[in-house]
Amino acid sequence: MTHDIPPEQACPIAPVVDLVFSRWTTPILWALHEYGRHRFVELERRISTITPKVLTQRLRQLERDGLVVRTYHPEVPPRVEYEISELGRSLAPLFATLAGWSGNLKEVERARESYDSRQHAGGRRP
Amino acid sequence: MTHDIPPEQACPIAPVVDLVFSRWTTPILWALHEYGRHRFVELERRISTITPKVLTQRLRQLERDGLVVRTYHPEVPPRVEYEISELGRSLAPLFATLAGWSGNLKEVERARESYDSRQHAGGRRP
DNA sequence: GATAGTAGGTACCTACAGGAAAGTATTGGG
DNA sequence: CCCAATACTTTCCTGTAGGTACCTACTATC
Repeated sequence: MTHDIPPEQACPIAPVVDLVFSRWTTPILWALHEYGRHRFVELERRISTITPKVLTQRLRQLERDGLVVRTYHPEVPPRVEYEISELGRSLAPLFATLAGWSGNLKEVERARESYDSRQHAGGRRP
Repeated sequence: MTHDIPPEQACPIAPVVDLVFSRWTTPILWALHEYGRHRFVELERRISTITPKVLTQRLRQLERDGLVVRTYHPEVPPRVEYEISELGRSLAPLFATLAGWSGNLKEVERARESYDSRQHAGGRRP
């Protein structure tokens, strides 16, 4: 063996995955990255299926991780703006790679159809 | 507006994220990609915290999606081998980008410390 | 004084993912 | 006759993420 593998996770990219790809973070980061600054309700409307509670949770988490920046304007009614940070912007090539790979989704679809037809055709799985 | 956004998800990379970054899939794909063919128990030992039930579930899903290839050898006791498919291997640049971004994790750590100290210091969040 | 509008917070509840543990089929070996 | 080994499968159980619904503070406007 070249060097020992940490017993828990043989996967060094797991921390980044947890950070960037936990539930709802991708749509939020994408929205902020693609369409710039957003107010709370604007995000809520854009990601129409998210609930305000969860949106708050995710935004706090992303702010804590330094991926988004929150700006509070003490007006009446209050106004809060969220934008992507410099660190968050550094995820752009990653997102681009992901978007590029999307082209392979049709191949995934074909694989699924093939697999399903094989299963239904009475091919017993030993 | 240049073109309409699908109301549900303003995030075109969501499908890929669901496919590649659902729970446990990253360690499995990483192991198969880095260390080649594995038998069931070998994967079980390498990803020591996964249970056989879940490992089976994920492997089935990955096989159906065409990302891994399962080979059954009808011996006694039976032998099964899993390896990454060509399609799975096409994820390599994505994983490389992720691994590259890992360098920014210390900056995330700093952001967290800064955030936490600001919160504890009595800075009330309006 | 009722209402609207913003940016959340809280209490409660449920569904589902995932964990634990035992079972299954097969056959060679002691 | 029982065990070992492999690759799961099945049953049962629990924790927690996330959803629903309602509540807060603040002021301007009607």
